[in-house]
Amino acid sequence: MVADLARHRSRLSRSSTAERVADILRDNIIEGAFPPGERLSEEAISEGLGVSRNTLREAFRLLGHERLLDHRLNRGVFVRLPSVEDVSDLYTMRRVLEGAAVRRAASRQALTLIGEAVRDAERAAAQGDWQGVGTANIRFHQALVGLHGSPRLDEAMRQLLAELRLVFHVMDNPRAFHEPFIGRNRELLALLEAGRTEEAAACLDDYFDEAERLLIHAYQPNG
Amino acid sequence: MVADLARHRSRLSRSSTAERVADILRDNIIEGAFPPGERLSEEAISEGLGVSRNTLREAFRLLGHERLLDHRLNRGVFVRLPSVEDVSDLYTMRRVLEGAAVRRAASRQALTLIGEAVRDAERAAAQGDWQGVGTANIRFHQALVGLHGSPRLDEAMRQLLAELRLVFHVMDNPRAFHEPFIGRNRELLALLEAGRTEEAAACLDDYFDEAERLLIHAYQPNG
DNA sequence: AACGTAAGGATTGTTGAACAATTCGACAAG
DNA sequence: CTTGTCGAATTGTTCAACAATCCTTACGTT
Repeated sequence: MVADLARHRSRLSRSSTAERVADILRDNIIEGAFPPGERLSEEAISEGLGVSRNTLREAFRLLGHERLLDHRLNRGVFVRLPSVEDVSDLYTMRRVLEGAAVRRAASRQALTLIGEAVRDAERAAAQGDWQGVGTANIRFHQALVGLHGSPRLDEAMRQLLAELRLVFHVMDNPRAFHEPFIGRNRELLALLEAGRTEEAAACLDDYFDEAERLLIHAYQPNG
Repeated sequence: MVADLARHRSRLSRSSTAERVADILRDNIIEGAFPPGERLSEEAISEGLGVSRNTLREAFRLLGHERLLDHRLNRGVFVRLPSVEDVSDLYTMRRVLEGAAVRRAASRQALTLIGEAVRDAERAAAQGDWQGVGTANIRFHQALVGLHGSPRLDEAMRQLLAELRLVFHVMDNPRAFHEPFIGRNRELLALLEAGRTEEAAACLDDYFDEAERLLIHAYQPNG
């Protein structure tokens, strides 16, 4: 059928130089290569990537809208350094997006994705790979929001988690923060699979309360 | 005290030409001056506004990220024309953002904002000003999400509603769509003031079911 | 009539250079 | 120690040019 072709349309779209530049910068920011607070020089980066300043500036605009960069007029762009209020607001939003997600009926396919994230996190933890635990944990929560089946909510969650990674990069002890939540993810998965949505929602609320408390306590954006 | 000055910091921030251009274009799109589907010529608009193509392109990027413009490589930017699937997804997101909002304890101040929106809508309806009813209705729902007290959720809702206005501009009969919901807003406000959050949530769910059904039924993006 | 091809004009994508506007640090003066 | 001033460095914006791509039209083939 012709209709099936629509599924491949995404592969068809190429991308402009500005978009590819934005992708590169986004990766670097998320990976922590550009630490929060650092200023990104137009001249240095445009020369380093071999693109013109104009093209680079288009890329900067894109990332500014994702809250990964902070654009200050006549002073340049800086890797965003979230404030404590930002952290608190991020968790407010997580409660809304993820809380509503677990209350939905979960499809078999969506649960599979969530289960894979749980297993990846456990495997990474067994090997002491705390970076890996972090990314698996993020995939877990992204998959939770995926229960909505909504492109816009997925995108909003993606941005939210990218911003949250900035917060983690400011902290020095990722293990202490990720480790306690592996077991809870497993527990949450079991509740979802059993269809006990209200208990899952309660479990998630506890998760957020504890995570936000820990995070805000340990977070010192300027020191 | 010197600390009080921090409150005025927002007034201090100027804006670049690109941002002001984006503001102008956003207003025009939301007001319907640029109808959905229309192509925006770089040459014509840059000349019309007296800015360079590069600056205009920075503005285009900003609006593309807000889903108001559709940027197609080597073909130009078009005012976004939401599909039926988009409409459905917008309502999925509204259910999440607004549904969670009404379940929160509402402050006196937030309820005042909501009440004003209800009264404005009723006043506009009495005068047959259906455009005014539409904007008041939008303010009503923006104020609902305001119950969260979350800058990010406010911003997400702002974008969502801007996109929804695109949908309304495609339809030809705004009265038929806005009129039935004035009374329901008043009812919802009463439930919130009485602190009956679960009933308010149920009322809102009905609202969304009916609105989405009506909208999708009447929405024909290509003709 | 349907399809492939070619040519052309028009529009966007990207670059590089130039200049204005602004910031920031250093240093001198009070 | 505070304040004023200067200048280097950086960003904001424009402009002109060229490359890349798309769209239309026309033409020829089957």
